[in-house]
Amino acid sequence: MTAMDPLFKGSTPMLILSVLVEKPMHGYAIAKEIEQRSADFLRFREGTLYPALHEMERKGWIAGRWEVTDGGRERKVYAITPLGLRELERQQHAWRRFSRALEAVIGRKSSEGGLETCTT
Amino acid sequence: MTAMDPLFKGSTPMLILSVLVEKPMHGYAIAKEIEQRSADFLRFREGTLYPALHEMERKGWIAGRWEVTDGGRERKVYAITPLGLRELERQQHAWRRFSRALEAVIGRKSSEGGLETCTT
DNA sequence: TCCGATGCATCTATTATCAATATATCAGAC
DNA sequence: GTCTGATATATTGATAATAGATGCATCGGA
Repeated sequence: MTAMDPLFKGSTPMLILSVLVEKPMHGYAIAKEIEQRSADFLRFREGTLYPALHEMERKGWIAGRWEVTDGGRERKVYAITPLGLRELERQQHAWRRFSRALEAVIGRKSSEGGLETCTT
Repeated sequence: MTAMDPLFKGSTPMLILSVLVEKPMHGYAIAKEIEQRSADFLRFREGTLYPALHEMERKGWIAGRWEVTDGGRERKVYAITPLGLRELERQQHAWRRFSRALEAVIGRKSSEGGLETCTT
């Protein structure tokens, strides 16, 4: 995650699940995919990514399996589970709800004050 | 903050600044205002609110002043500072940027997969 | 051989809440 | 006067989620 703000905390699992729902991927590729989709805005550190993957596996949201690439390299590919799919939906819904609520607070000031947001 | 998700962490200062930009308020009223605006979705615990206010005061984003109400009751009223105003703008901008990036990741799955989000 | 890319892992420090708790005082009901 | 609820503030320890720092391994190309 971009070292910008505490605002961004907590979204790691949802992001990971979001890319895994399309197809199974190994850790490094997950990070790359998210990075690419967000135009390099969202980035993981290893210290965040791998513990998160392990935790999600422990929770049963994803399942990991070691594979060997053509080049003979090993990597662990993760796939989303039905439980993970449900969790993703829950988090998406929560996110949308939260986002709306937040906008209701910060957005209302915008519509009333006007000055600051004109410069935003 | 509603005890829902780690997704919601980190937005406390921005929310507080958002209400203070309209007019000075004491702690309890700030919490009430945010709660009301978000239709009871966003709520603070005292353990979060007051340390956050103190920290923001220490950072110079807000300034507090003890007042006495008509009923003779004391309370500490906080007002946003110019520095706080700038910080609010920064955080709003960061939030909007982050929000867009997040949607780019989770939203893209939605538009492609279709099934899950149809039920969202 | 060396370097960069790919790929994974782990640990500590930091940060931001959550939970739990406590104190104080006003206002209204009994 | 007493009790209860609302108002108002404060603090502390536990917990969770990163950020930073580091390390290991291996393939591919120069």
